[in-house]
Parts: sequence; structure tokens; C-alpha cells
Amino acid sequence: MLDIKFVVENKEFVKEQLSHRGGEFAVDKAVELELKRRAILGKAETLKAKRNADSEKIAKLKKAKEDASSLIAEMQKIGEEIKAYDVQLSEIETELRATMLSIPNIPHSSLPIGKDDTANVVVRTHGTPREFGFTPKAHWELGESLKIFDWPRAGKITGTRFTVYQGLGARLERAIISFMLDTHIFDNGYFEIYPPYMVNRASMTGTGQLPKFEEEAFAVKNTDYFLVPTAEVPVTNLHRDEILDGSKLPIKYCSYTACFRAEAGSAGRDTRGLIRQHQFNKVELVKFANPDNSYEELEKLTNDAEKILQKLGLPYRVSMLSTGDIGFSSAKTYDIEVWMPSYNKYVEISSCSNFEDYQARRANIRFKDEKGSKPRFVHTLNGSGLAVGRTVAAIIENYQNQDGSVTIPEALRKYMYVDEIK
RNA sequence: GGAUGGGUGGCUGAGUGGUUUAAGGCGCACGAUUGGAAAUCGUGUGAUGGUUGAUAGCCAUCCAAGGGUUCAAAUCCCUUCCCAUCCGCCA
Repeated sequence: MLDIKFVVENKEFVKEQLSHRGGEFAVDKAVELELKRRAILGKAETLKAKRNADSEKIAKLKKAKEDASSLIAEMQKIGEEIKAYDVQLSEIETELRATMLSIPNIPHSSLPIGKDDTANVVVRTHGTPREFGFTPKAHWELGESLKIFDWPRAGKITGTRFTVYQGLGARLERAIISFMLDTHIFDNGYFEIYPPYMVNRASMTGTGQLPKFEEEAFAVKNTDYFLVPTAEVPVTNLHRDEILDGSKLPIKYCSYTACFRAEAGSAGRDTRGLIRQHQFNKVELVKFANPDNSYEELEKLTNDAEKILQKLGLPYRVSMLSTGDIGFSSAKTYDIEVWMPSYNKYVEISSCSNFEDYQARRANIRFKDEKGSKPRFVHTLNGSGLAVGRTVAAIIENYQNQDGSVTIPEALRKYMYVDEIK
């Protein structure tokens, strides 16, 4: 959520910045509602001040056993007026909040301006795609011949876009989760969180998944709970409605969870293999940072995620997303893309974003620099560190051998207890 | 799932209709005292919104959340959420 005061004072600037995202946003409506709200609030508060003062007079009159009936009659009228204003106010506030929740974050000034991903800028590339001396196979082909994934049975027991891992496939998935967590905990200094896989509506609203993207989430029937689409939701909301100690910033959390996404609107895209699933595993990095250095923290967070690919020896590149391609709540996002031979291109495996105070304002997460100082909103950041299924796919494809076996990257062997899958 | 008791400022804990603008204590900050410290004493101690040049004042709101009764609600009524204990069930 943007700061309504800022929006009122800089309406044209906000509209221009948001126009770079493409689409229309209700900035004028929000400003109009806010001005109306302030006008009515002033009237209501004046009347309430009078009511407070006169109620005290009534109390004194009654104590002195004097007649207060005329004053009480007057207060009855004022009470009705106040009630009328309060009804108006709550209607305006409800509408204002809904309007503000529908307005996305302002893109950071460093972003390339463009309407979609074609305007993204590659900022660095690491490693080079391997020259195979044979025609490489896709991970779903190798997975079938190695008997490590069972999609027909996944379809039978659940449905499309689900996977049954088995044997060394299951072990590889589990090994990667441990490897990623250990790297972030011991090398990068993150604190591990293992949260619930279901969250309530307030949490989904706090990080920006609701109300606008409800069709993307799986709701749990007969409850008001949702399956988490990413650990970002429970982990960021750990500090919802809290005032943090500024000297403790940045707070760095890493968290493994399964993630659940409806993938509405993705029909026909990435239908084979592990790339686009309704349920997938992910290790997520979440930071709560001081606004003064949150962009340095974004660079560090991105580097922390890259370290996983470096240790695994997978070629990748980092792109800065354009104004038209960044997510709704984000001010700046780097995508990390791993080389995927079957696609013959780089595929997104991590998305690292600085939300500035957009989520913090929605979720009311603040900090104090020192005792007595005014609370300020923190900046929240997060990034995948990394998507586990896509990492499995990348390892299988990039480390495949001509005979259909897969060599296990050195860094994973102590978690796998074997050197290859064959 | 059933029963009972709860939810009050950073913590603890009073407060069942009107000097509560939330007592007292702890903690914290500042000051006094001291060679320095402890102890002691004094003062202060939250959030949000409005107004304003102002992080000064002033006003409003906030006692789990939402609604209701009343001239007036932390206090009475209703709904929901959460917590604790016991019982039942259970990996």
C-alpha cells in the first residue's frame, strides 16, 4: 500500500510512475476519497470534543443532584449527528482502503522502462552452457527412464501439474532442500523458520496476494485459510503489527515450505516436467531492512541466492525486470535464470525483490531507531533461494551423461550418499 | 468436539456505567545525590489520525476484533477470533 499522504501531495508524480507499469490505477479516486475523509473527520471530531466536555458536565450536575435533562436532550441530538458522520466515515474508509489495496507499488527509478519482459536488462551472466557431445534430453525424459518421477500415478492420485518423486528422485529433492538451508544458515547468516503451510486472510493481504489475486491461491474449504503460495507470506507476516528494534535490522530469515499455486491462466504453458506445478518446494529468503540501506540488502540477498547456483556449478544469468514486468507489490526485482538445455534458454529459478515499505504499510511492520523516536515502516525484501523443483530439473539436464545417467554435483554428494543416478 | 476460566500501555497488574485525561509496581530515559557506581529521591515514559512551520501545543480515537445499548462504555449485551486448564479423540 502506498502512503496516502504522499499520494495526495504528489498525485501527478504517482500517476506518471505507475503509468510505466501499464494499465490504469485509481489514483484520482483515492485522493478524492482521502480529502472527503479528512473533511468529515474534522466535523465529527469537533462534535465529539463537545460531547466529551458536556458529558463531564452532566456527571457533575448529577453528582450535585441538579437537573441535567436539557443538556441530556441536547446530547441526544449531537449523538445522532455524530453517528451519521461515523457511518459516512466508515463507508469512505472502507472504499479508500479497497482502492489503496488495488494500487500497485511505484517502480524504483533505476528500472528500465518498458511494457513487458522484452525490456528487462541482463546485468550479469555466470558460467557458460555446457557443450554436449550428444543430443541432451529433457529432464522429464530422463526422469522417466531413470524411474525417479512418476507422472501417470501423480495424475491418478491427484491430477495434472503434480509429481510423484521416488527413490533417488525423492532423495535428490530432499538433499537440495537441506543443502540450500545449510548454505543460507551457515554461509550467509540467515535464521531458519519453519512456518505453517496455511495462513489466514490477513496474512495474504499483508504481503499483497489478496485481495487482487485470490484466484491464484488455493483456499481451504470451510475455513478462511489459504495454502501458502510462497513462504514469503507466513514469514513476512511473523512481524505483522509489530514494532521492531532498529538495532536488530536487518533481520534475515530463510525458510523451506511447500508452495501451492492455482496457476490460473497458465493453461498450456510448461505442461511437461517440473517447471510449473500446483505444489512445489522452495527455500525462501526474507529480510526486514532499514530503509536507508535496503537496496544494498537487495544486492546481498541476490548474491546469497546466486551462491547456490555457483556451488552447484549451474550456468545462470541475472536480469533486472522492467517497469512493465515487476510484480504488483515490488519496487525492484532481479530474476535469476538458470540455463535449461531442454528449453535452450535461461529459465527463472529465483525472483529477488525489494518491496520498500509497500508490504510493511499493508502489514503494519515498523521499527524504532532508538527509544523515544518515531516508529518508521521497515523495508521488506525476499527472494527464492531457490525453487527446488526447477533446481532438480536443471541438475538433471545439465549433469546428464550420454548413457542417460546423471552425475550428482560435488556439493550435494554428502546429502545424497551416491555420486550418480543411473 | 465438550466444559470452565481468561485476553487491559514494553512487562506485571488494579479497575463492573460518570474526578480513569487506564491506579500501583517493574523496566526504561533524564535529572538530583556521589570521587565514581550501587542504593535512594524527583520528573517523564505508547500508538494512530486531524490541525500546525513544528518530532511544540490542542483535539479525536485505541483496554483481542466487530456490532449494539446509553447523554456517557475498559466496565452492560451480542457475534467472532485467540489463549489457558480439564475431558474426549488422535499422528
